[in-house]
Amino acid sequence: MTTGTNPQSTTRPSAGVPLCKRKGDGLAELQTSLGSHVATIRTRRGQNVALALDGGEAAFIVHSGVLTVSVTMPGTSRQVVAILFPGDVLHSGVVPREADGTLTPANAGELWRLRWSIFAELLAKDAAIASFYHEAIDRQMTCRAIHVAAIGQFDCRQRVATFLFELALRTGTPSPSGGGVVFDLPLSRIDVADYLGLNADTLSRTMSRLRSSGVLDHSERNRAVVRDLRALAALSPASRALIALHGDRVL
Amino acid sequence: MTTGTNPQSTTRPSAGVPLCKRKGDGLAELQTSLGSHVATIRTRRGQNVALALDGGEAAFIVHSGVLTVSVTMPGTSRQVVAILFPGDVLHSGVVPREADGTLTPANAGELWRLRWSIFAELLAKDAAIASFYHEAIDRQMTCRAIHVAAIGQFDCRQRVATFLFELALRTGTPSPSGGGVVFDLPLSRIDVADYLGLNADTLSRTMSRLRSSGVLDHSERNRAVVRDLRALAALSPASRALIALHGDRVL
DNA sequence: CGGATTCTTGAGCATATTCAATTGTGGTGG
DNA sequence: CCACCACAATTGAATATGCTCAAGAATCCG
Repeated sequence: MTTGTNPQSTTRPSAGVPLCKRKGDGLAELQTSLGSHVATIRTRRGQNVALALDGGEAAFIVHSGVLTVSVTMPGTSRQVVAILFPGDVLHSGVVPREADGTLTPANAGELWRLRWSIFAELLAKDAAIASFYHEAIDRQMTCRAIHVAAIGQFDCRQRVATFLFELALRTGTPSPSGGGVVFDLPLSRIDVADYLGLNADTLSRTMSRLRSSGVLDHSERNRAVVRDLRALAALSPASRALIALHGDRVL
Repeated sequence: MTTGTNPQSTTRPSAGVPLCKRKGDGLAELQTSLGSHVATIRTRRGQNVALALDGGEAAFIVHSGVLTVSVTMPGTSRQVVAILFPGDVLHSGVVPREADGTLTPANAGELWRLRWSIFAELLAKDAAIASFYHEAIDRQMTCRAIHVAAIGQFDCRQRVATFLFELALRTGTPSPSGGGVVFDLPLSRIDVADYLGLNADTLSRTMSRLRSSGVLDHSERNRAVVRDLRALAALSPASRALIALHGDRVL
């Protein structure tokens, strides 16, 4: 049940036609394997998803929509540690409570939750679940390695280009007006800035510069059009790594 | 066999008396479970450990010593993505080849390696191995979350304090001359700088300042003495999170 | 002891941040 | 439908923080 339509950005026609032979199918099968243990959570932007489940740990599986995992160390501003896309998994135990860890939807979407102890048992029993989990974890680990390299070594333009390029790869659709790629910007400027370890002002400036240099076309508020994906890729030192990781889509 | 002495910094007497009821015991049991599938690699500083194993992926388990996982994106300098301590695990598949990923010992030590496909089978069969793996992955994930927050949000002094504090927690021993904590600095300045997303010069300056402000005491080259661990903790916004993660040791 | 490496330190510079003012957008109620 | 408000995003000028480059000191290793 409820495996049906994706409520994410229902007003937008385009994003509904993803050219992905995505995890979608795998997720459907998975849900039947997980059976009655999953609770389905309809997410809404800004809502705070409790990490604990009856005092214990929880497992989350993103079915649709985009979520952020962030921590805030005392005296510093928030850091978005990961962006979760459909098919991604989170064990609440890895989010440091002492650092004010939170799981926050950026989007409307659907999130599956179950008790971690139950999920761990299923992992041991069901090979399909185990392999799904291990693949997801590996992908997210790789993603985080790239992220670390980006915020550790890239200048602001490179970071923004990397972020946009990843979004284009993971959620983009070919532009109707030829050539480019269109995708939603599910995160607010502040969220993106916190993800990239940048100031929101700096981020805004950088995106303005990208726009005026022609690689970006910012028609609507939460939407981006990349005219020349190759030009964008050229700005990101991580483009090759990202293609290797997510390249089973566009381009 | 070869589970014996730890060759790490054999010239140094102190570090050999760790006050950790560490993974050591667990590792010994683990080795028997893994049986004949593991190859033992004696590591030496700077040596490059091949990530691929006969063209396939590999699993690595750190038995002793310290290793770094780093990536280098074209046009930028190296980023150390993770520091691996005894008990840590690495699936070579998560290290992006396209980004020049490497696994490099910082130390003399012992590393176990086996074919990933075999390890994956063992994971499915042996509950002890699975739980060891999952715990290790969770710990390393949490570690990386803290790391991301550090390089994304901390200024240079906070980053250095965080690094030193973590080393003190994980590998420190109480100072013979009362009060403080002593530990090896297994990484070169450049390695540390690349880990923290800092310039080596800036790192050196920062450590000098810590020394002249009295929290640090840098007797030997590769060794640090922290006079007042609380003072150091106060400089790191991540101290609470680190204690929660590694606090089953000193302090 | 000499040579190579690693580390330290200084001066000048570049990049991103801060702070503040302005514009733009979405939602609410008249 | 418009006016209004709250909030998000943009932009500028001044500042600060860490980087670059280069020289010198310390340490390691043969």
